[in-house]
Amino acid sequence: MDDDALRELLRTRGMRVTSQRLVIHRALRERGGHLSSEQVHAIVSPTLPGISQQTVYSTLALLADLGVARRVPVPGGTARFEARVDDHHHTVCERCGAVEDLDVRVPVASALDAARAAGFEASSASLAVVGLCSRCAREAR
Amino acid sequence: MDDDALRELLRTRGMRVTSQRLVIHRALRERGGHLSSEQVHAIVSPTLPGISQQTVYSTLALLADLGVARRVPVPGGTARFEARVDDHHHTVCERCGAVEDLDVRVPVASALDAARAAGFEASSASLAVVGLCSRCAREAR
DNA sequence: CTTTTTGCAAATGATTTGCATTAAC
DNA sequence: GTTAATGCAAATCATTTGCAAAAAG
Repeated sequence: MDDDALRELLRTRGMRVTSQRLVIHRALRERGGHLSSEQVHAIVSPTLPGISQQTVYSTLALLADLGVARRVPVPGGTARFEARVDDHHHTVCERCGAVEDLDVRVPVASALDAARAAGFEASSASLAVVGLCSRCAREAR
Repeated sequence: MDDDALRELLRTRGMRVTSQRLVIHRALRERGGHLSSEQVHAIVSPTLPGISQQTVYSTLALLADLGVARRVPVPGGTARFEARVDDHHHTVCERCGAVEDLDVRVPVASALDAARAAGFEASSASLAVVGLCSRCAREAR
């Protein structure tokens, strides 16, 4: 998903191509990881002087809606976004809030089946491994 | 985990046995489900007139710390607590926020191993199935 | 030109913090 | 009596909302 693909996608949906949308998505792609709205704002501000925090909020929500970004599915804390939209899971440090990718295959089919059997229209299933990151585990002693 | 067991646990830790702690834990147990701090406050208020919302917050955090309650590990939204501390997972409606238990066995060992291999001190792993609850799925059309 | 998107400002909602009072021990 | 826990009030933080100005098509 590069700039041109996003332009195209926006046009297809009848939405406008704005520099804010392009730059914010590029920031997610290039910076990688799991960024808060505030971090995204800090990253794009040099490129887009005067961009408002609210525009960052709504643009991140829009990109997630379009399926070209994801709200990181981890418990609690402030919202975080990632450019990765493929199947993967996460570790979450319950002390410092750090989130890391976990590239393992977890068989979630039975969980999806059970949810659907209960009338739930499941769109995704993701695992959050909660605990202490190595840094915090060290400091906790 | 009944009242007496909680009394005992609090004493063991050198913490004080207060009616707020007992009543809030009983509310989680008896009411079941996944309660917000505000809901807990509403439920215990008749029994404990004048209890403050802050006491509810800190007591829920304390009960979670003691391991006799859990902050429900689902993405986003306001914090929710449950008395169930056994192994289970959840569905989360991305429209109305409803959370339901999902009693399926999900093999999370490989994910825990991968996390630990990365130096992460994992304490639990839980799956969140995200999508639309049956009610919201119906209304969405 | 028309309509969407942005930026600004104010509002909201959940949660945290500081401190005096109250209740356990 | 001592010390921890509670209740009250104020503060903080992320996020949402309403609306006029700016920009895309």
